[in-house]
Amino acid sequence: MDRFVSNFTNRLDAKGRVSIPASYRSVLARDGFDGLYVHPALDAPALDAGGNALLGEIDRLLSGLAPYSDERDLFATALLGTSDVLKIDGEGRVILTESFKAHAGIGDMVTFVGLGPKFQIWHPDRFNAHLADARARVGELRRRLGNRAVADNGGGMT
Amino acid sequence: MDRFVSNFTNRLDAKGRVSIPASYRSVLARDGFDGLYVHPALDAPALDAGGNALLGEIDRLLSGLAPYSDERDLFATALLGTSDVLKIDGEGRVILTESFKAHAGIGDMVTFVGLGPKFQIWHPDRFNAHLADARARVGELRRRLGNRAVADNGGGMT
DNA sequence: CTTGATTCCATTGACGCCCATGAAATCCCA
DNA sequence: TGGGATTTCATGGGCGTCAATGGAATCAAG
Repeated sequence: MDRFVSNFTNRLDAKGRVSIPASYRSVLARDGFDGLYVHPALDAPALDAGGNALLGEIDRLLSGLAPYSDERDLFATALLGTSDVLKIDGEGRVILTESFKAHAGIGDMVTFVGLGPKFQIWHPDRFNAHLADARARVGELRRRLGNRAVADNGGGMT
Repeated sequence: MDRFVSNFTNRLDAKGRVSIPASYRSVLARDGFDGLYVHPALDAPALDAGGNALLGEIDRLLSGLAPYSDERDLFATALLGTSDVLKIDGEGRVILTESFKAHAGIGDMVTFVGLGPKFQIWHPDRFNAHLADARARVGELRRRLGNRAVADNGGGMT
């Protein structure tokens, strides 16, 4: 598997360390990035994290915007300027900075959520709310699209 | 045969393991995916499962959405974030996660239902209810469409 | 010397992997 | 064609390994 999937909830210890899920670590290892690239999510109280694949997406996004344009500087600021590369210790753990924890409202538990080329880090409760919302909106979109574009049958059998 | 058909009801053992029906396993083997890709069904108390064929549908859907767009993160959250790749042991069994079991209301028996490129996993009773409902609706649809668009499966299973 | 951080080691519980059993389907040969 | 032999499957259990977590030890400074 070469992308982040599934979700995991882990505990921060007294020193603020938290284990990156093993399956994510193996994706990162394949990706080849040393450390963990993290930035605040653009429109959610969460963090986006990943490796080279994520950096590649950011590059593609920025290169599609006109140099010196306002949009480009804004995105660059949000995606690059507030990011950080976290060290991963021998046991596969990272320490989130205070500003990251503040942005995501993180206490002593976090939920990792795989989104393909990147994953997000949430406060568990906030993620549950976000997930319920995402499901509702996806369901609504499916209905509006007449059950076709979105994977899967409308309950019909065979 | 290169698709999932028929239905089977198997028991979970004390460790929560359940055998994937042998005929499904051979489909998965041909598909080439290592493990079993699973996510909660979007509009039913059931699980969608499969291999590359299923994953491909999701990829096609997501690749049509711009990286860092709102919809993409939403769909990725609902589809990838709640999915999991279950390991298949030497005997062809998987262990369902707690959240999967909760979503489908699964206890110690499950029903596998082949739907072509994917299959579903149900609580046996819920599946029977779903089946009765599906039959009724198919019958109604046939009547309304004058027996044409809904090409005649007599509702027969197996 | 004290405080904070980083590396190393220990624990525990879950999971992966291996082998065993019984029942049912298939095969095979008289 | 019938019935025994063989294979396939679903299921059960034991055990080693690994992951998540916690704490100790080492290091870096102020």
